[in-house]
Amino acid sequence: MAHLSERAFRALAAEEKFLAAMKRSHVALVAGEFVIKANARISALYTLYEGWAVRYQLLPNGARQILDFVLPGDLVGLSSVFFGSSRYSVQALTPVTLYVLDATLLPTLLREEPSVGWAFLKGRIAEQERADTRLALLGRLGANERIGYLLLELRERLRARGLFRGQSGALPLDRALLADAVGLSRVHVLRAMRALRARGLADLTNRILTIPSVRNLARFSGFPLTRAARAQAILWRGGAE
Amino acid sequence: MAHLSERAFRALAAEEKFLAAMKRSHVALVAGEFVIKANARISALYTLYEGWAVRYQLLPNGARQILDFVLPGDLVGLSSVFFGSSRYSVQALTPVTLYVLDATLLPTLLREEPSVGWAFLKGRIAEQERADTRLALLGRLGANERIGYLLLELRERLRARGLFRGQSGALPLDRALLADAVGLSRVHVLRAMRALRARGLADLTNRILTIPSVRNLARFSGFPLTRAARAQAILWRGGAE
DNA sequence: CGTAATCTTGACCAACGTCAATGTTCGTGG
DNA sequence: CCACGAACATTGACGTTGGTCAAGATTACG
Repeated sequence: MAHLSERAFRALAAEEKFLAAMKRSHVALVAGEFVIKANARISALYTLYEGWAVRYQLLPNGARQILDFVLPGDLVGLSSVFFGSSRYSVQALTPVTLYVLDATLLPTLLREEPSVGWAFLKGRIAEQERADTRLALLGRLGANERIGYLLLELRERLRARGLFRGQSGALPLDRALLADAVGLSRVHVLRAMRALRARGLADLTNRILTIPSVRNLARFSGFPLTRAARAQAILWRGGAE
Repeated sequence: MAHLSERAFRALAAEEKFLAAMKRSHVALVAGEFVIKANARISALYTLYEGWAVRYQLLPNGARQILDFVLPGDLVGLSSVFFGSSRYSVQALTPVTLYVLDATLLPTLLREEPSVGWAFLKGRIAEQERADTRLALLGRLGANERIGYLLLELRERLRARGLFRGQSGALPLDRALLADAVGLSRVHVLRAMRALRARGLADLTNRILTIPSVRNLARFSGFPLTRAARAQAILWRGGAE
């Protein structure tokens, strides 16, 4: 069976059609505000236009697990559209701008523009690949590798969006966030980052990430980069501004 | 914004339409055979009709991470359809029967039957919720809780398919599989199961799982059951046999 | 009925977590 | 521009969880 390229649809146009049909307005939030609250009975759909957000869950024991970092171009809230509420919260990490979409139009749009459904599905699959990788990371790799890979993946996702060039770039993340993302304690994140710095693999000081050699860090982390990390963000800056 | 029920489409019929349009043939595999090999340049789409399979990744360091257990009704191989190959392998755990689907028909089907796209998307979202939960489990919960929740989730998924009734049921899983699923060593899985048995929460002996009280185990595991675990499998036994 | 997996247990060890003390950064108001 | 306090970062000492190793018991299978 042949690989189905997206030429099967005129997919290049999918994002614009999507945004043109569904975009309702803008919202701006300051750092710390919620985009989505876990278990709230509202269904809302957004595209992150600018800034950083985190998607996370609070466990009954008080711990927090970061499920993903939300970057410009990412779609937020699909699960609340399908299920009426969301298992996770999404919170702004920096000042953030969002496109507010009208989810009630989704069924109509899918009917009239199958290419949008295709693009959505592909986006979900890519995200699942990243989830698979994170799972393997937490299940089977040590602290240094976890941090190393996380930094690598973030770098790639930022690069794909033109938000990271060369060896260094800004990451608005503190230790607690990194710890809750990779399943370590804050203190141990420190130790891991010290180890990476000592080996010249990665350095994160004053919110500036430096990775001298992607190749070296990738080899060390014991993981090939997922194509999903590299995949172009859909729906980003597809709308007129 | 209101919760969009699937009545927006006549979604009940989606599975039948899907299978009727795409089903090509059957395959039967014995335990241990591959359904999908990681990184093979083939794109294949299946529905598991009968038996158990695992979806997993082998890491460069030799470790294995189980990404998911594949149960009857689950769709396998979508990512190879979109990307031409798969990051993971899928291997039969028991003798298995699969429906072989013709993925090249997917674009057409999505165009002509938008309800199928909707159902697909919803299925992906549900699976992502389960992935989120597993991530939180590995990142933030201890050994006993991980095993406890895994058993609970399997029980629920089996029940939704009519493959588990009452307090006990068969699980064709060995220690190594459980260990690689929850990120523990084989030996420590033992210790966790002993702890669960000692508390009367769960027992897995001779491939028979017994959970006296779902409520107690759920409380202990520190996790509410995901609705996704309970969600009815789509595409199962929707085709004439 | 015998051989090879797999399961189970105990002893020991390494990785990671916790706690507490000290340094550093950053935002705020004077 | 400086002083202050509140987060946040960093370090070391120590505790706990889970990993490793090795041996014996049990089960599966030819």
